[in-house]
Amino acid sequence: MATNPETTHERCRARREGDFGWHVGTLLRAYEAAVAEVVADVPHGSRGYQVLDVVVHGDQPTQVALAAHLGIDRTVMTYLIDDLVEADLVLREQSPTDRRARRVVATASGRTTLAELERRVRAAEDATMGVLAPDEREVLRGLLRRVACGLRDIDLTGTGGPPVELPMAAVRS
Amino acid sequence: MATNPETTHERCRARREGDFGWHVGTLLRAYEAAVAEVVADVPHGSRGYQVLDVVVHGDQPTQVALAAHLGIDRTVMTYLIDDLVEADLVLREQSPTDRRARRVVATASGRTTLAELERRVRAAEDATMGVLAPDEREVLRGLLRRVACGLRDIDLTGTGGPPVELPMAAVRS
DNA sequence: GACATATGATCTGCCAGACAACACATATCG
DNA sequence: CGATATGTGTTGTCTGGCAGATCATATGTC
Repeated sequence: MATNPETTHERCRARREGDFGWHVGTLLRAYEAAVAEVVADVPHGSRGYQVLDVVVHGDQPTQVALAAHLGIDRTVMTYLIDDLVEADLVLREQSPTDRRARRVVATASGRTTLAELERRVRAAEDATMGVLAPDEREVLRGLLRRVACGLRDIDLTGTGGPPVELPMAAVRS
Repeated sequence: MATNPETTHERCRARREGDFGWHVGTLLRAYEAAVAEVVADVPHGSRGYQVLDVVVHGDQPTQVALAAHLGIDRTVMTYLIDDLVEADLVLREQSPTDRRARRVVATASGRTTLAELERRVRAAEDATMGVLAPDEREVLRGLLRRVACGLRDIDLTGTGGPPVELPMAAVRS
């Protein structure tokens, strides 16, 4: 039951270079939709999955760091972790070095759950990039990784911190 | 594919292939932030800008088509266009072929405004991709364009779900 | 033509999430 | 010690997504 390629009559013939924002947005929307299907059982869907992923693989020391890293509001992070704790995926521990901070660590259940989800998410990613050849997907992954990492090195704004000016002053007129 | 430490910034040391979602999300967040600064005067910010862009350059016949194309809810599109009309950027016309539909067309002011904004948005895009060499940016633009266009023509939502017209999910993240 | 169904636009109501402001505990620095 | 900054949680507000209803019109079927 393949969709008729002509149903979306706008097609891509008119797609211009100027649609960069639309391209990124469309990719993210499709990615979110595909991943949401896979991680439907995780509290807060893809958000919860991403938090769990960073908790297991990342090294974000605090909840704020976690929130800033993922672009989530820190007040939302509270409820998000609450629900992950309730689902027995993560635990809140006292940070040994800073009694203000909670260290969020994954439970055994969280780790096994994540491992399974990662497999499926990876498959969903490849499906999302289905039009590209495998080696092209790797190129895209690599470029996105470099851009994202570069952005994090320069711009450490999170939602919540004092607004850090992006190096865009030259952009304005 | 081990994490390639060729980008020797410390903060990226832990970046893995599995962070594809984080990479795309980070890119979109940075892009949105940069563009928002540039298009701050347009009603509804980057949303309004994108609508104006499609109205001028695209060929979306109706408001629903516009909304589906941009991943915006159709009920929001009503208010969005209301404000664009009030700002004298676009007009609502009766569609000559379908008296239910409104054709959204750009005013002269909308066209000149968009032309100026496009320049700045393009600059903001390049700033966002600042870590990449110019030719790499073109590669990234091309790959994103192909993925996005491919997703629009054949929507495959990962786990073999039924083909959907355009399942837009929450993007904000 | 009569009828049923589908589509485009709008409005209403509900809810999740972003955001700011505040409170509290604790860390850090002078 | 005092001032300031940071981590977390709580509250309230506001925007936007989303479902559902409504109305006008188009399309397909008999």
